[in-house]
Amino acid sequence: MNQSEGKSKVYIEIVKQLRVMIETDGLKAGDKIPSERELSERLDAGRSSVREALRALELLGLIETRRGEGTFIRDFRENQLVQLLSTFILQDKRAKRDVVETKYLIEMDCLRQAAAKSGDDKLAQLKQWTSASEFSDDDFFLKIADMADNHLLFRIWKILKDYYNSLGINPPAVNKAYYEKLTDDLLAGDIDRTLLSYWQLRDLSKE
Amino acid sequence: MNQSEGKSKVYIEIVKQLRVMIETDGLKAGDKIPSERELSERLDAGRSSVREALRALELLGLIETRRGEGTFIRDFRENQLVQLLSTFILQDKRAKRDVVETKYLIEMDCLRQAAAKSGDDKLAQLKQWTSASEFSDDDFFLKIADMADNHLLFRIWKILKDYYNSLGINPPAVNKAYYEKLTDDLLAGDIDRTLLSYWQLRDLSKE
DNA sequence: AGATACACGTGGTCTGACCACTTTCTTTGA
DNA sequence: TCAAAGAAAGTGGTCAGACCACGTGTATCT
Repeated sequence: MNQSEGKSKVYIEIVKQLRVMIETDGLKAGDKIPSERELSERLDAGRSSVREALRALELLGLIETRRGEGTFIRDFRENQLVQLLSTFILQDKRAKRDVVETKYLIEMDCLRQAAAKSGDDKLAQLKQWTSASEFSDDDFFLKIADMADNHLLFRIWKILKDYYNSLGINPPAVNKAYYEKLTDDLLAGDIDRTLLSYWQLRDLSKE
Repeated sequence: MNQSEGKSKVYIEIVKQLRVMIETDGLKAGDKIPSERELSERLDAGRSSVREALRALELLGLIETRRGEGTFIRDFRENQLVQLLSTFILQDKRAKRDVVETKYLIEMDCLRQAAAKSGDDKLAQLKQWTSASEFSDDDFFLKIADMADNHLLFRIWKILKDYYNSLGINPPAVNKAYYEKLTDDLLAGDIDRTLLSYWQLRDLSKE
């Protein structure tokens, strides 16, 4: 494979062809792609060029290569985009001011989604867990974010949570009553009351 | 450089050290980093390993290498990465669903924030612009996101917009009446009606 | 049947060769 | 002396090859 005609570097072409292969062969998370040596033959490129392409995709979190085993597709939803973007966005000084507000907005979105999508059995489990367990605020909203059934929203929340925690804001002591009331409102299917309970929870948590 | 003690692959270590170098040396867009051969010496690694790290960073859009010249820092632009990733993500229906849903949730958050924070003069300007201009859906919500006065939320929306746009969903023809109604509801300070209008706008947009 | 050893396949890293291009330096000619 | 041309050096681009570390599968031994 040479480059005299086209402008693209070999590794870029390989990335493109891997993408097509994934699509054509219907490869899903956990599936194995051909070995480096086989790809080298198939794509008429040097093994080093194949590796360059694979390393690039690996850094993006789209694949995972394990010595002795091979190279596997990862769940594309776990890609590193959100992580990478947060690196740049959160370096922006202005962003820090907005972290708290945005975290709260996302949490409320998660509550709305959880209310809309979760069955009563899931909410009953949450209620039981809330009563029976010692938990942190983060533990609680991790469950809510999970119940929102939107992986992207879940990851955004996680990034915001981690960053919020890195700001050194003291974690509030958990007053269980607020979380239990919130859960009750969720169970009752009353989203407005749920959001009101959230505000009350946060007003308290802030002091 | 060998790997017998640590778990990280060499290229990952090189990526990390490049990151430190960029930061320590205060390198900015356009600045040149040391040659592959020099990095190879400095970091005590093979040139191939250096190249693997560089290719990975290049695919992320963080650097640009030009034959005969060298490797240069680039301004990070999210849309390049989003576009690349979306070609993979497109293959995952759940990921597509998450993107669409999250964009809508963020837009509603922007509406809520715009309603809470914007003065009547700003909203009046929006009303006037909506009447007087030809605009796209993205144009409209760019303004809304701006009026939310939360830079982080704004950036999140922009990235989601790029993501959404690379899904290949046909941009709907703008039916101005819906945007004008939405603006009226904002002006009236009725957030529930505003959100209802948003839902109506999106329901139509989906056909 | 279970444990062990061996062979093979896969990835991991490095070296080296050579090419294409760019930049810098040196030589030549006006 | 200055400008242009050519050569040398530097940079990235690609490939081949060597050899090691690990994982998996098969064969053999207890």
